[in-house]
Amino acid sequence: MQRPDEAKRLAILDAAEVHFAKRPFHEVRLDDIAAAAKVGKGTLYIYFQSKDHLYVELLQRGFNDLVDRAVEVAKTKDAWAALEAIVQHLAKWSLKNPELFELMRSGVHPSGTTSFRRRRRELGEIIAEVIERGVKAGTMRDDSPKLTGQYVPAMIRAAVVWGPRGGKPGEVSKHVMNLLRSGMKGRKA
Amino acid sequence: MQRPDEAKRLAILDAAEVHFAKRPFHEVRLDDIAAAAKVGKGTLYIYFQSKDHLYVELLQRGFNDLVDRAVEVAKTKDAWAALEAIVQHLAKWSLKNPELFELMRSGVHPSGTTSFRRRRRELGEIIAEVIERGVKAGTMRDDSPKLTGQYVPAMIRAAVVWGPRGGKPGEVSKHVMNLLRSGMKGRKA
Amino acid sequence: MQRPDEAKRLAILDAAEVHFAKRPFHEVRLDDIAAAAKVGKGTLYIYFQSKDHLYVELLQRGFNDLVDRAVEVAKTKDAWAALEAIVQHLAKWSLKNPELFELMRSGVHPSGTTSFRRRRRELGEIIAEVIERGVKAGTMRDDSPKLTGQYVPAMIRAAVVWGPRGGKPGEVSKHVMNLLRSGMKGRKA
Amino acid sequence: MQRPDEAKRLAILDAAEVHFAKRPFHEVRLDDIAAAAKVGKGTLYIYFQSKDHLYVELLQRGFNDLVDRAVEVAKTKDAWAALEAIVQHLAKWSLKNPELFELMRSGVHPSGTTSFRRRRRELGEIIAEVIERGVKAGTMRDDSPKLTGQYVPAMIRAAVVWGPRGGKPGEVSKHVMNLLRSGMKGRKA
DNA sequence: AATGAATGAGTGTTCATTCAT
DNA sequence: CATGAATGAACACTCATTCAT
Repeated sequence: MQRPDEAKRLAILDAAEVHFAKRPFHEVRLDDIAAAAKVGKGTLYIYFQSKDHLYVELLQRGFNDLVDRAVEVAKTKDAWAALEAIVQHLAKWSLKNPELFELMRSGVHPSGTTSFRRRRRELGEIIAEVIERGVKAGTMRDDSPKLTGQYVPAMIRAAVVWGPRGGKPGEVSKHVMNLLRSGMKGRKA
Repeated sequence: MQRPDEAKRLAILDAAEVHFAKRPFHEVRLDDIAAAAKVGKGTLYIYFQSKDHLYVELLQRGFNDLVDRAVEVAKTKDAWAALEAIVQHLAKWSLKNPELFELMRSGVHPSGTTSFRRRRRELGEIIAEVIERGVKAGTMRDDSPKLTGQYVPAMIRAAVVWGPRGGKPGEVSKHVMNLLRSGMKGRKA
Repeated sequence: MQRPDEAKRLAILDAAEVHFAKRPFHEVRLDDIAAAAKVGKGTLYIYFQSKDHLYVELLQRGFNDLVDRAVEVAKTKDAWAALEAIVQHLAKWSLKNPELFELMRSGVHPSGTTSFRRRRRELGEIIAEVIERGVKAGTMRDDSPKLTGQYVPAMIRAAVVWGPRGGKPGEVSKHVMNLLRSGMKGRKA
Repeated sequence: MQRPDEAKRLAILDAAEVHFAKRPFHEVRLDDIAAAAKVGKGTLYIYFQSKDHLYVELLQRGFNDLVDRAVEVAKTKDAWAALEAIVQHLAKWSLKNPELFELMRSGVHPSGTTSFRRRRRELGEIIAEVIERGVKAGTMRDDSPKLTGQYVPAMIRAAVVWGPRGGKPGEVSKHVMNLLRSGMKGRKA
């Protein structure tokens, strides 16, 4: 008698991640995922209720990693240090998981992705709180931290998705931080 | 490109826009679009080669408007003025067309969306050129204008998609411009 | 532009009848029905919501014929004449439609066969009323006409399903009527 | 036929009976039967070759009881007494095992139910022989005992399946016997 | 013997696309 | 040009059967 196998579950998720990142949802066939995971098609249904559920869990798995760590990092005392840590974390993570990051487009997803949207919003709020902390401490200035909180992941994402291939996390985060710190105003402006 | 009945063509595109913005590509049925456009299903194939083509034209229609106008606006002499004009244009447009903006997620699209991706990248490049102009003139400071160029649409998008409901274009663009101008560094920092 | 075609609907029902009578529900493939009806598989779904619905309509089509005619025939004034007419009608009909009659087993059907069960019961009740009429007139004697009403179709059915091949409606109905009239008591009994 | 654990075999058959009586063959899942019998799904295959075999054995189990006893009872000397005994036995048995009786619809069964059909026919023949005996003795009159033999189980079945809930075996058998004895001819007829 | 996780052939159903009218 | 009935390839999902433990 075998037990439902957590490793097999992960194998399926990994296989699914590769396929869902390569093609849009409806072009991904469960046959392919099963083949890639080296399990029977029926096995998918032991571990996941449906194609939609598999997809959603995929998003969640990745995002939970990302957000949980962001929460940790946000605890850093100094607001600027905390913000930089978050940005670095985001940059590093997103360059390491470009496929998953690709999935994290906000777009319209199979129904039931609400929890993913919630966590995405949460990520922005974590950053917003850091900024609010900075504002209170007088080290930051921002009359709409909530919006700024949402910009940061979007900027990182833009850099990864649209920026030059082979960007390095260090460069991206440095650049973002520069912008956030002092903007682009030149001497003559 | 002149078609038998340009008005019917537009009716189809409008109907398609509503549906594609509401649900992911594969959950949108041509039956629904045809019904919404009050044409027969076969008629869709008179005006569009396939579901994919219809989708792509939809993206292009919206994006062409957006980008063409951005190109115009970018001609403004002063770089900061040009940037502000672009930001204002983006904010206004995106709040007016949230559905279409929703479609402009980068995500994985039906094959053949390359031209949309090209135009999205182009938008960033237009902004990058403005910034480069500002840097040359000494009114701006940025060691990676290409990245910044990609941030701007992403920031606007984040504000629209994740920000508070009922945001006003004026507020969004003002906030973005503030950030781009001076960052968030406070007095004590 | 073609109109939904009643003839095609009938062709499908006819094809389905042949297959459902030959094999149990779950061994009948819609592919086979479609092929037999010389239509595409998708066409089945234009005329019927599902395999179950197709099956149920099949039952109903046959049974409605049968019961409606029985109602007519039951109107005959004299109770014995009415009963004989019904028995003859049942015998004739069931020998002519053995396949459909086979379907009319009470057994457990795909959900939604209630209306068929209702009509089957109705058939018994029609006969019961005839008998009650005869009892009132004094030409019949029966202390439980409701039960007898149910026996009659069952007897015919038993004759068709279990009786010798090639039975003739005349023989079957005559035999049933004899039994109903005078039973089997012999001279010496 | 001795099996490793006869009690477990019976538990499976009992569980199967409940399910097969409730829903049509193809809607019954072996998972459900296994769960109801409190055995593992694999265990079913230790005791039965396949779903079909399980189903067939179920029919046979019940029918063997029924027919074997009918054979016994048919030995009663006097034909009318024998017939009455059989009818009583059938009525009693069928009211006690309505679920199994439900299964005994003739309908189209999974292939391999021939042996059940044989026994069903046999039951009719036993009755036919009794009648033939009565005819020879002059106590009965019937020009087609074979048919009548098939009617009897059908009548009982109709009474059970279509008759009023909570019928009593005594009433049903009495009524059937009355009909068989003297028919329904009234004084005035 | 007993189990239940794993399998994959099989099938109902969908829906983009075609085409007769 | 317009239509919507017809099509059938494609695919998610099921479930009887197997087999490692």
